[in-house]
Amino acid sequence: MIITFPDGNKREFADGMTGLEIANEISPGLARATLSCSVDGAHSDAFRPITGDHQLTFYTFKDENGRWAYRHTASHVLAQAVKRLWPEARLAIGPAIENGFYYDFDAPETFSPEDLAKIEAEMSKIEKEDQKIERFELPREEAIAYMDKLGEPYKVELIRDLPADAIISFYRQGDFVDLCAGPHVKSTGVVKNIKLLNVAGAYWRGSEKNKMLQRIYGTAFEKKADLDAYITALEEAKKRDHNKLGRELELFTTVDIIGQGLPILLPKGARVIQLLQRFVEDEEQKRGYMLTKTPFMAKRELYKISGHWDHYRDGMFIMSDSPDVEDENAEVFALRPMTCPFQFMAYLNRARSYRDLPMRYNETSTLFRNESSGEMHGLIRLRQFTISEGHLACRPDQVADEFKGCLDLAKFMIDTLGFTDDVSYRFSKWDENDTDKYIGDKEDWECTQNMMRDILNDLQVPYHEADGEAAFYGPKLDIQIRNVYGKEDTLVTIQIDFQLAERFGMQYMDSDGQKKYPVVIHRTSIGCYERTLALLIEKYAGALPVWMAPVQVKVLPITDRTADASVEIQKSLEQYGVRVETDLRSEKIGFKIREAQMQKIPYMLVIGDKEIEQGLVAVRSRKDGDLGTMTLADFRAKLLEEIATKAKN
RNA sequence: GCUGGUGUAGCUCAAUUGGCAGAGCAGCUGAUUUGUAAUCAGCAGGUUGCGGGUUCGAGUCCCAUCACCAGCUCCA
Repeated sequence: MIITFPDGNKREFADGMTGLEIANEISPGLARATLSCSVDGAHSDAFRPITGDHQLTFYTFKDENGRWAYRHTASHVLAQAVKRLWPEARLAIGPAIENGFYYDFDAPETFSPEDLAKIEAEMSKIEKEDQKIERFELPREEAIAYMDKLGEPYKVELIRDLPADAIISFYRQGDFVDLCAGPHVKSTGVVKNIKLLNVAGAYWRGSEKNKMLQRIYGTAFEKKADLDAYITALEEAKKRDHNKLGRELELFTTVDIIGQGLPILLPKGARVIQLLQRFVEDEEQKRGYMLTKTPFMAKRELYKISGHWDHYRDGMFIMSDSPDVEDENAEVFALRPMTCPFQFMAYLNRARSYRDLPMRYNETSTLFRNESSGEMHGLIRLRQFTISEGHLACRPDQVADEFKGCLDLAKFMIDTLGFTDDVSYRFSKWDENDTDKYIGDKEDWECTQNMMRDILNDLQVPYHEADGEAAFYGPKLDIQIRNVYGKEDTLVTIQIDFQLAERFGMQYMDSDGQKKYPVVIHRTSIGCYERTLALLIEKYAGALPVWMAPVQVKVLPITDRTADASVEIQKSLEQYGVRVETDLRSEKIGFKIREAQMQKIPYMLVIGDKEIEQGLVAVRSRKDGDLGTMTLADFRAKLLEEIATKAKN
């Protein structure tokens, strides 16, 4: 057979050789490193024989596919270990994931952290046994009977969902067999450096209607040093966690008596958010937005028009003078979970002409959503939060340009905050198999989604598509951001809506004398301020860029003799809008510096007798340490320049 | 909402099988007047998240509840 390699080289091998045997002929080193391969682009076991002419690519741990096979095998080793220790445990699924793997079990007793150590020990035994991994296939009915005999009801269910003519593949290692599409590495001895990380609940097949299983998460690396580095990185990430650091730096706190998802923004946190809000509102004004201030609550009837009452009622805080919120005669209010219909009312204030469009409304808008108790998290998911909300009414011919403007604004914000390298773009579409979640018909959805895709392609946005992530009224471009643990959340969203204008009777008189409905773009520019603050804390490990640091300069007199002069320096800088504090305590300078450093204050001015004598200030940067002395005017110029340019450091 | 874990002073953590709630840091007072990441001494700080129960006796055991953490489900 003729094998073609990725570099285009062709070479002849004996028919029926495995990928590993071929690799070994090229070099034994390659064979040792090879974990899996692809045959004509299909990811496959390297230990499987190949027949006929094919393209062949080898994967090592450096390749995503290689890591995937390695960790997928680790998950099988995990399952094998669990079955040995708890034979009555039932197997669900166990894939490789980014940075690791997991396996879901239905076991009669709950796994404790101590159990994880026991399982790890058993896994290590299985590794040393170096069991050969084999693949075999069965027709669907035999596969069902086989898994039924092994007492694996979850596997039976998975097979039953496959087509009648499907050939089902299994992988065997010693006494353990698992339903699996593969691929895997050649033997259990290949998979070393495994660490089980935690155990958590997970619903069978991802539905809360199903039984909750126990999911064991783990990771595995080819090299011990890489595993250690990963564990260290996890510990380092914990130190940056906004939920810990944000509290330590006194940016926010929470109290039981106020409730879940309702943080107190302390003076420093409130200051940062104020700075962000002013920045956003000023920028939006420059870009032709009109600021609104609309009520925090409205009557039920408003939400009935928007569709939120039907689609979102459980997510709203409802106040009613009757226990029955559906009582026709009752007066029922709800706190707003979004701003759309309120800004629509601004549009409806008078008749609009095609000449008025596009109209861009923005509002720093506080919203209330009755999230269920397990959903709240730090400043990331809250029951009350404030977003840079905006709605644009435009003519169809303006949609593309306005969408581009929204994206440009969002990118400007993301770039200014320093998040550019941390974001990805998600084109969030509806789920055509679950249409109850959405309003409007299929044709409208297809049309709007195609329009959005065209715009995204035209703007060369590097997006990926996601089904079932749309808003109930339209598709979205979500700008996703990764936090310090690599977990993804939505930072910014831009949505195209062909439906709500009609529901609210928003019209404009077009140039042809016909009344028409505008297209509405819903968008945020910086997203939710609390969430943004959380991500900033993690991004900068609490050391926020100077322009948004709650305290920018700390003046540190060395002795009481220089206290008055230090206060004068503070006042002098404050006249330029700089946020300054002076540490007048009778502590040693080293102590004052230590505290200012721990508070992540960008600049310290050390003021002793020498500085007063020479008319200079001794500048210390939190990042670069002692910068030596300079005149106050020079320091101020440097500082103001850094603030004005919103330098990211 | 679900599964699991955690909850002791402002923070980080102790408290043997159920047997007198303790330390460091922070705070306050005093001394010290200091040169680039922790000066010394003293004082104060608690209904062990909240509420029940078992017990002669509960931080410790049981029940319930609230909050926090991880994950799932939902979502900006």
